[in-house]
Amino acid sequence: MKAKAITLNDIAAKLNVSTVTVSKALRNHPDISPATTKLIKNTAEELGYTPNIMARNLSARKSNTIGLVVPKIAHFFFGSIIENIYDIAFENNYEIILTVSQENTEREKKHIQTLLAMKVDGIIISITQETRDYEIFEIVKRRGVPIVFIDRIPQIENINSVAINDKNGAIKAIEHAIKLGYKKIGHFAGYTNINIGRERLLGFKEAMERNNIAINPDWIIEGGFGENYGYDAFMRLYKQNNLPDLIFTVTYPVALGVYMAAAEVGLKIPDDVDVICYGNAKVQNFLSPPLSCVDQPTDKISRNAMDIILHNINSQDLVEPRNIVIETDLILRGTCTKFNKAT
Amino acid sequence: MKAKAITLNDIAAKLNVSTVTVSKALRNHPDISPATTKLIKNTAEELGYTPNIMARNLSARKSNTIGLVVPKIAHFFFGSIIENIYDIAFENNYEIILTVSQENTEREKKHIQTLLAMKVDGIIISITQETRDYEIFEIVKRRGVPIVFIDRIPQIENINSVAINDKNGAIKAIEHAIKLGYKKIGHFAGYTNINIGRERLLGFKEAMERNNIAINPDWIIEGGFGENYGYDAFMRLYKQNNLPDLIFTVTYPVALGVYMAAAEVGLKIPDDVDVICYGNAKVQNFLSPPLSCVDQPTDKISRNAMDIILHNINSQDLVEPRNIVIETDLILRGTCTKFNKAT
DNA sequence: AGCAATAAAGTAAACCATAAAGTAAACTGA
DNA sequence: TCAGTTTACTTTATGGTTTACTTTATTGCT
Repeated sequence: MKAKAITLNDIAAKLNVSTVTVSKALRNHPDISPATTKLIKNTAEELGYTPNIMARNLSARKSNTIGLVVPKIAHFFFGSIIENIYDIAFENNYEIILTVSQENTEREKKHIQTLLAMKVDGIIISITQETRDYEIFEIVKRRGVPIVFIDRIPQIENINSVAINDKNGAIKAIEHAIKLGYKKIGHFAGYTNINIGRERLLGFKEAMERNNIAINPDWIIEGGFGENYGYDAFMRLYKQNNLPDLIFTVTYPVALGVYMAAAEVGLKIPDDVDVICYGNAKVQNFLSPPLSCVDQPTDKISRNAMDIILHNINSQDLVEPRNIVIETDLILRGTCTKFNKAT
Repeated sequence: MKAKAITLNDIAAKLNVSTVTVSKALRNHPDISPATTKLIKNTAEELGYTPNIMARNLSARKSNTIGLVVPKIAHFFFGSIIENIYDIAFENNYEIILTVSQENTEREKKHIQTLLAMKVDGIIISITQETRDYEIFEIVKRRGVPIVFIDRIPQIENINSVAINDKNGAIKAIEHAIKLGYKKIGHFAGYTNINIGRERLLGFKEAMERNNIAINPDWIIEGGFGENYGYDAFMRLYKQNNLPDLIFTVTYPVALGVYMAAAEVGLKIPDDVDVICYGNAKVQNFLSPPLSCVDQPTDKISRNAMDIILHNINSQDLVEPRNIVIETDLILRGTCTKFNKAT
């Protein structure tokens, strides 16, 4: 039932030439005459030959494949990055092996091992929220497989990274708010052991201090990156009757949680509480009110990460690690556009 | 610089045993004594051995890999399906090779060839909007590689498919609306040359006719699946002063366009115009008002597709093609929940 | 004509792991 | 004790391709 695949050997046998001749002909090797090459190609086509990539890679010691590890797919930020990376890979004749850690460190580790076992030529990774053990990255390094960290960067020496200038993005947002007149500003900070959480918090603090605005520690709440956390954090402050005038959230889902909680308790955004978030998504335009944010240009992340990986793969010598930092844009929509003195 | 990878041979040489002994030990083959097995495993660990999957697959004539071809990633529907499929594959110790056609038929064809060349054990595919040439699928079939079509199904005999009952989903939504008392119902229908557009329009018409409600052709507008189209269509009717009481949109982005247009001209949803859409996304909960929809259970699509593929892979004999049709659920949130007599 | 250079092939080995078959020593039991 | 079985390995073959090297025939030049 299962028709076995045609191999170089089958073509060679049919034409009474050697396997190597066929292999060379199909790769346009100058060793083979144009006439023979043409004959072989026609026969290959006719027999429906498809190369066995396993065998090819094994022999060539190169897979033309880049491994990609992300924590999530159904997520605007990662979805965009993945799509961009696939496009660039396609242009460059590379295959992508995408794996999804689902924010699970064990899974992440296993995926990296699989990618190594698959002999990928390089790895692009955005680590999970919980990744603390960096040993696996040392292993990758020792294997000589180029690796680029994107967006979420572990604290290791001498690594390639493409990061967003998270701190500066936060500063932009907060300084804008301060200029509008806001003083009571809170920050739902997510997990601050990860760079994105840490840097955004740092930016928040720096902007406040730089402008001599008192930071109220009750208004800085840590805990997560999802809707639930935004909802819970808001509700906590609301029940304490201790809401700030503006909440700066670490991600856009957290802001969504705030929207939901505010609606539930009958508070109007932006009049009763105002919100601005880190991270852009098309739907923010369609919220009521449209949600302002700090935009992270995903295309620049993908482009830079692929550049670094391809450069590392194609150069024989040791390449100096590169650390790219991408600046953000402040996108103002229906929130955080004027000061609403609350309470 | 590039440390060459440790192979079975390296371990064997170090321990003065044969390669095969090492191979067997690492796979817990009963041939090898517990003591030797342990020794070998320790040494493997110590040297940092990772198996070469290329070589393994080549030797085993099986890749434990399933190819996945989708038109888009950064899209809620496909994003969810992909994520589900990855999860199920992980549970079953399969790898997924994901490729993205970007709605481009040439790219799609090339990807399928690559997957064949990679010797995937099976293929799950959602074809592009433009795919008309089905020859490549015949090739896949002839190779004996199981293939399952999801959501977008070509018209070929004897194929596995998992589809949504789009027509019935539309009927559910419209009949619900009619029961509430709606009579002036419009439909922003997208492209009706694609099955999803066609079926949803068909369902709309059937529900209307079945309930003896007059269909106003002015209220059926074709044109696209994105926000712009929803915005434009709404504005067109608004300017003609000819808005229906309820708009049923072919996708959720189209509904978003409607939200935006309505807000712009100062009409309140659901009181002035009501909306319901096809397709679910988490953010619909956070719109104001939360948007009701016809939900396509993506988890069921993934689950069924993987079931079929795994069953086909694991059974020696020819398996009868299966055609699964999945029913939708009506999810009612803040729109289309009561009749608002407008105008 | 003689000889080197080149064109167009071929041969052997390698890539790494697995499966199948073979072997020597130890063990079993009547 | 000795034939048969087990245990614990080893040897050989296989998968499909590429790379490095070799061979043979042809061409070009003096």
